[in-house]
Amino acid sequence: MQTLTRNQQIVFDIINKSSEPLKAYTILSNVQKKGIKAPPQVYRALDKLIEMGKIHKIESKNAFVACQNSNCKVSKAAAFSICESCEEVTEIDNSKISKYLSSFADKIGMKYKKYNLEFFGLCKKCK
Amino acid sequence: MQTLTRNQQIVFDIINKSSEPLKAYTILSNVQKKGIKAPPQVYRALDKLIEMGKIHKIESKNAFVACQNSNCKVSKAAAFSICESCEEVTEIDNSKISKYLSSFADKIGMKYKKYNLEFFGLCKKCK
DNA sequence: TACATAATGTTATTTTATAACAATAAACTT
DNA sequence: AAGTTTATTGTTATAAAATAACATTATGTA
Ligand SMILES: [Zn+2]
Ligand SMILES: [Zn+2]
Ligand SMILES: [Zn+2]
Ligand SMILES: [Zn+2]
Repeated sequence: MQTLTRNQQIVFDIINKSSEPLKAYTILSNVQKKGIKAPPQVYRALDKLIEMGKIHKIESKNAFVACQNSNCKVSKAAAFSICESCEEVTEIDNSKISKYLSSFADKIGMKYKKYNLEFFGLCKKCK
Repeated sequence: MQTLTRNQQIVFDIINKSSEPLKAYTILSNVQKKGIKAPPQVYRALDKLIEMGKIHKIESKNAFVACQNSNCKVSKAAAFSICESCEEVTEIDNSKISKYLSSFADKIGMKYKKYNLEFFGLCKKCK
């Protein structure tokens, strides 16, 4: 369990508290009072947090969420459902999907490292 | 089979000829001789082509590829393998994955519309 | 033709991300 | 502890990706 540096902790905290995916510049404007003043400081922290598996990037939204699973300690795989109505993003417990997809990768001859899966549609509430 | 407008055809042709995913501004610089001069013209064509299912966006790369499957005429689902060594991107024939994932979406109570799946690792050649 | 709709052209701006380099801080080595 | 290396931080400037806003032209259709 790697310990976070100052900036990493600040950035992680704000993502972790948020109920929705946060964009890099939203994060920036929310941490300026804490002394983080420029984009590279945010992006560096984000990069490291992703490496550690503490957060994930939602590629289709250029936004970042805290990992909601205990089992993706290293960011090998992530799967999200994204509601197109309320914009809610939920990380899917991905152990089953992971198994299925890594066996699939085998089949097509690929040496699998990680994947990113984004589901779009309507969530329980909105459908 | 929808017919393409002038700009859509120009943009599609260059993506379709390419052996690798193309970025919007790469496309732009390659079609300026054909009279497409500004980013919005490219992005509009890209948007429509995506709607039609003729191309897909590789979200993790901000790049665009022609659809390699005959069966995703409407861009409901797309799955790609991306080699981290040679950067090769291949669209996976996704009928099986589609079936699996849409049943999974059912299970978590989501009204599924589409998904985007990106596999990272090493391709046959590079592994 | 007259009207509506879709596509295009154009300029400017916004949003997202990184390059490059200087300054500190933390971690090792002797 | 002093010296050396490595990681992290700070800062300025810039690059890359995408869109807003509005004017113009083409296309369909009543
Ligand atoms: Zn996770
Ligand atoms: Zn919803
Ligand atoms: Zn396709
Ligand atoms: Zn390869």
